[in-house]
Amino acid sequence: MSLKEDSQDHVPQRRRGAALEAVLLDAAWEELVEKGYDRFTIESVAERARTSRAVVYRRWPGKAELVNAAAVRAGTQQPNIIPDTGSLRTDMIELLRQANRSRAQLGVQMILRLGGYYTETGTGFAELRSAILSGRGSATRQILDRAVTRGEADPAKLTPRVIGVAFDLYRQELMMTLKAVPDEVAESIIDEVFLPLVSRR
Amino acid sequence: MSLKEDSQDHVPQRRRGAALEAVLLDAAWEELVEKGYDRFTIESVAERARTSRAVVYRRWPGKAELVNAAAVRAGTQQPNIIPDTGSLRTDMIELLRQANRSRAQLGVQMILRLGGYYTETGTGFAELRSAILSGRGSATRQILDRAVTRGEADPAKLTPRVIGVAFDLYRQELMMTLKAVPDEVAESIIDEVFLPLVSRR
DNA sequence: TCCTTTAGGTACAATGTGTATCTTTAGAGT
DNA sequence: ACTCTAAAGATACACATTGTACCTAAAGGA
Repeated sequence: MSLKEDSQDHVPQRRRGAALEAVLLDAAWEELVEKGYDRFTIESVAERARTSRAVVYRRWPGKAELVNAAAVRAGTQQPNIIPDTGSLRTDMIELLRQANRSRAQLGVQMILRLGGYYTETGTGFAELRSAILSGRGSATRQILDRAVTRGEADPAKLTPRVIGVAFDLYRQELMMTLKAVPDEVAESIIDEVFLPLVSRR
Repeated sequence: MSLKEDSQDHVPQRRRGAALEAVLLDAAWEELVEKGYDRFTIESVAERARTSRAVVYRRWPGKAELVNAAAVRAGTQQPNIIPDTGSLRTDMIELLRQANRSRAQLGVQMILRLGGYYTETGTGFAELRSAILSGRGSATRQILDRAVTRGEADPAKLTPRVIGVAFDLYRQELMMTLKAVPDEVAESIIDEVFLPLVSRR
């Protein structure tokens, strides 16, 4: 065992393929969170990942695509646990709280810092939203299904618009304030809008 | 009257003060609309206004402030006419349509293209929203007041959250799709969410 | 008519972009 | 163990944009 590894058990000094790509995307996401889309540069991403810009350009054509890839990766990391408290009200409030904790930051990043990106490419948020928040709609669905079984919710009232209204308003609040949505606001969304629209009677 | 103006009634060749500032802000807004915040450059603004960058930098410290100034100017230009059709439903739908026509583009610009700006400065959208959409909330209020008089709306149900719900959802739709909100969507917001929440009975 | 302000022009260093080229290494196949 | 190829990492380049500085020339009030 020499300090200079001249034997055959040499540790790779150079990252490759998927491992390198993951490092790049993580670096990109961190840069995005720290600097925002505007001050986000390919150069600083490469530097953070301790490599050169060429490596980045080999994978993504430019800033926009790299940011998108990083956002998608960051957004599809953590799973989602659907609350089941036995009450529609507390389930929904808990779901919003959860979104607040786990994805508020992400949502803010996505929505705010990517404005430039979407105007460049002409893509809508909806696309990315569905990628990131997939399972969110179905979470509300599952909660509502149980509420219907318990007789709390009226299945006839559950149109797509009504089902989505809680998260639409939550998202709107998030985008407008750029801060985690306070519990009182979440409760007002559920109590004043969501529950009146879905409740039986 | 010679072609070369050598007499004392000489037309100013050089714009100054407020006039020049207006030209600069208009040029900035046009650039913003055409290119988006990312490809928006001080250089192209100066060029469009047929002046030099120095003139721009003399007034605004940088891109963010110029964009903000241009957006505020563009946003505070046109007034708003409150529909009065005799029906709460058609009033509200007409109000959304109006917003669609007159400010959809503006809203999209504001909200999307300024993402970079707000993350830079830490300001929230709410501030700018209230500047631009001031009178919008009161428009809904006025429409609702008349609806209460007609017995269409229940005054007891009119919490701030409920009053704002139509425009919150409208704005959400606008931000998600980056397109003018289709009539069907506006109608679904009014019919499936707004009216059920405010209607008497 | 003078005088102060400021528009407009130009030059600058600094920074980021995207491309190209080169050397070096990882790791699969023989 | 040896070879070969794909890819990493390191420059170097031309180009665009930024923000500053400095100069001149016009505007318009005193």
